[in-house]
Amino acid sequence: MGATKTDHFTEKQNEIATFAKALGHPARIAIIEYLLKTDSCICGDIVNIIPLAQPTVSQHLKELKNAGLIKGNIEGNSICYCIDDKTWKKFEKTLGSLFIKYDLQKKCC
Amino acid sequence: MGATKTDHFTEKQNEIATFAKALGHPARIAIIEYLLKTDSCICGDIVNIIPLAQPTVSQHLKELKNAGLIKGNIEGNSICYCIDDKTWKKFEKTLGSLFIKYDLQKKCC
DNA sequence: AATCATTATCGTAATATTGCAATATACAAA
DNA sequence: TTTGTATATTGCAATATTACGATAATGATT
Repeated sequence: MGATKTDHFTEKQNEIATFAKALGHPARIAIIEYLLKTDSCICGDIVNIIPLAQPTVSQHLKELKNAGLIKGNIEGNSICYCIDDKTWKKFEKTLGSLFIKYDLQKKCC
Repeated sequence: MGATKTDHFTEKQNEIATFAKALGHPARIAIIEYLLKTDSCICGDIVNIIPLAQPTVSQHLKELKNAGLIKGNIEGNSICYCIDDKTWKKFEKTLGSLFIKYDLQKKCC
């Protein structure tokens, strides 16, 4: 097949998977890291930082945006991409709960 | 094309992306959640929990194992899969640093 | 209006992922 | 040794991802 059977899993499981999948490429990690460490968020700057062609970077930005991890605001002639506060914190919280569960568990192997 | 250009990114970026990618499927999230919430870790139990065919589950287990997130120990006739303590904590730490950076940043949009 | 700069989309090729039936392997028990 | 049980691998089809050149679309500037 090749299509994920999302129907068989909970909404939360699909949600975490969507976020994780969005971060599942080094270029997208690099974009997120850039947005975290700089005040600039102009698309053109991101394209210059990422060692891939402009259409490819645009595509990665789109995926991050679709996952809700970033949002784009028109800034004069260009576009300013930023971490989406709400989704990012939601992701942090959901993932955090996984790690907390681990700390509490007794390991069996 | 179709092949990620890992050479162009840092080792750390590739590492985070690998972990995130491994979690980028609801079935694999379900497997991790199961391992977190139960003492059992027998492969057969996992196969019964996940609503996919046994070979498919086996493949997902393999991917989690390749990413280093889980490990398998032979337990008599079957195999016990567990969270890999070392990698899991490494992942928690690396991801955590991303979220910490966010809390400190000034948002520009 | 014409031009330039910025970003998105299209089209396409290469590769990867998802899923399962069929089969193989490995080990325990009878 | 044969049979059963548990897990992995193979092979294949459908779909998704990655990447980029070419091109379109948008908005600013002249």
